[in-house]
Amino acid sequence: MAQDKDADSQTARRPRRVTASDVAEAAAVSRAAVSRAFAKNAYLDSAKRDLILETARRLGYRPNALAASLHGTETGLVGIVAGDLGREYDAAFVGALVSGLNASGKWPLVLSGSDALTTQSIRAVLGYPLDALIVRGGSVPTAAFRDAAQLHIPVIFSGRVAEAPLADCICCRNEDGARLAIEAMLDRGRRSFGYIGGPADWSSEAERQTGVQDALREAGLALCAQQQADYTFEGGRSAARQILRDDRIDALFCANDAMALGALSTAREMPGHQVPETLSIIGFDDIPLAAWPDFNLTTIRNPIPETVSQILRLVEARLSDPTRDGEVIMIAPELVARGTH
Amino acid sequence: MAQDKDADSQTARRPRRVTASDVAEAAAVSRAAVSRAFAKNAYLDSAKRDLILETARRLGYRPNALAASLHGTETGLVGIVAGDLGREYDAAFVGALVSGLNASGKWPLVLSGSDALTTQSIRAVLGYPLDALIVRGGSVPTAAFRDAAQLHIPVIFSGRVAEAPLADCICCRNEDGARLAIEAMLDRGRRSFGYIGGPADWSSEAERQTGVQDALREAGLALCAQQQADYTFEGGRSAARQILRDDRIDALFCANDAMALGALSTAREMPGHQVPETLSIIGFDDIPLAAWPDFNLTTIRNPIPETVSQILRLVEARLSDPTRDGEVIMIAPELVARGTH
DNA sequence: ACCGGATGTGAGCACGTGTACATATACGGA
DNA sequence: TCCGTATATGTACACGTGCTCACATCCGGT
Repeated sequence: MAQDKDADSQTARRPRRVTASDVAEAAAVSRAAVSRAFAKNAYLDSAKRDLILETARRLGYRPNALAASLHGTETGLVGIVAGDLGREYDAAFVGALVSGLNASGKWPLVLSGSDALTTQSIRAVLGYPLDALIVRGGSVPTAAFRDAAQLHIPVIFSGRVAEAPLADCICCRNEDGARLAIEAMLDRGRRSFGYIGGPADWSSEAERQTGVQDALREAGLALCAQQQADYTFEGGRSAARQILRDDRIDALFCANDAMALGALSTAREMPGHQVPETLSIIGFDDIPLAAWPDFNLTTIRNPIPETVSQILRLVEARLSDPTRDGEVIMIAPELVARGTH
Repeated sequence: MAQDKDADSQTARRPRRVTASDVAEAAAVSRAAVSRAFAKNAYLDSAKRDLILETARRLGYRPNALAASLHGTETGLVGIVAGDLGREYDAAFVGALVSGLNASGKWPLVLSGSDALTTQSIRAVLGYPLDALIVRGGSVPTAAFRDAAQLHIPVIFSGRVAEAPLADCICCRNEDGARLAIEAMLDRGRRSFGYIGGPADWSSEAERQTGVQDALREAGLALCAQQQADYTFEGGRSAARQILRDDRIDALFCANDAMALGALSTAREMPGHQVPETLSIIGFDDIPLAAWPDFNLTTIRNPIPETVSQILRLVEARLSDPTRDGEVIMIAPELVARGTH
């Protein structure tokens, strides 16, 4: 009866996980033998190993990966700062990245939400000894990742070039991509260009805008209209409503596909414009939606499979040699010519 | 020179993370004092605490969350079996869930990819002492989660009712939802119904189909045509191409929005059908895309915010009382009347 | 002067695991 | 018989942290 007090007063604690000691006791072997039964290259009588594995199965024992990683070995945990999974490109990107990590035995701790929440989450999650921290694009200030360096957690930026010597970076050549889009429109004889950009605090925004302006300047032109939106469909829709009020506009480049689809949606409602007869619209990223026949959007591909496999390579490289300098990998964008230009 | 061998032969090990002992030594205090400096309710001279916190900041020390959780306290790690983030509904759902977990200080280990990969990943990730495992819908066999019970890791199924007494389940009333759709179409005077379902191994599929057939039977009708697709836009497109070959079809219900959008896309290409004049199309889920003016899809809302907040509640409840019986929570779907019915 | 409580402090254990170390046995060859 | 090597096994330590326990100090009130 004395024990009842302990059992009840604690509002019913969660039952303890079965440990190697429990298995050792149940199988009447030493705890070290249990450990060896699960190790690859350890001397252990095969009959004893079978007994231990069977006992472990019966009790439901699994070596605790956390305790095992205390010795300084890799934890298998990787952080991903995922941006906003409500955005189509981010969702597709993170999906591919998560699958890739899973396939190579890494377990991603995903952070998502507002920048403020994410910044706070990053601080908290750095309390775990992560093998790496992968940052997807975005607007979270680079300063938020400074702590990671002190903790010897390698940081891999994707869609942003920052702190080059300290961290690895992998990024699409945004300038080239924007230039491809402008040139494709110039080839169609377009002369009056509009541009819908993303939020100014996004690292890619400045580069895409530079690409636009350089390409136009070289053609002896300049932007006729420009709007800043929020990378969403709805944002693209209202921005385009402003720009397309001017019927002379015959080319509209958008800094991502979601906004381009919004612009396309708006253009279809405006009798003064016909896509692609009198108006070209080109987006950026090549999200799956862009290929839907209802949109058939011409866009600049920001290739996910290639980027993800480079990230996986960088994670491995960093883990096998932590002293190497940060690498900067630039990915070449590519024009995907469809029906809107 | 003797030390050089160690340093070089190991192909440059990753530098050790700064520990409480390191801080203690640097600040000339005991290790216990460092621990106390980071604890809430501990007696510690405030000047000494300041010194320790400052030293910790300088050295880049953060308490190791893994080591701290060894004592059997909660780890803060939660598994999410995410399905396929390429699917719009899953992406939106997981995004909301991840944000919610982050906001309450939980860190989701996300698993995604093919069913085979996910099944394998689940086994591996159960090596970590997770606080909970959240399973989003899908086709991963329930058997894959049996180990979790043995490990005392609570499982929360969303979009599937399974092992009711052992695990918590939260699911939309799929039958009711399908019924709402059929009734809305009947109200429009539709009489010839087609149905595009999802893969048979999805738990929700049978329920939605049952709802369809019951509602039709009560109206003295039966399905005129039926196709099984894969929950994707493209799958919906080709399935609709089969069904709509018959011009008499005047109502098409699809088991999710992606397929409904595909069907809508097909219908627009077929001169024999006009949506909504001669053909109603209704989807299921209410993904953000459905509200885009280009589609304006009538659908059945499978509410994400409500579902996610219930999941968060269940996680907390389970953690504070691990002995409670599994709960089954049914969410009421709702007709979102837009322009396609 | 004395005492009880509040505050401050360090030693040391426990958490669960992998493995270095020491020791023991078996075996084959000289 | 002896020795070197491969196999087998238990003891004990290390990993980094939180917390208990025992002890020291201080302060206000009787």
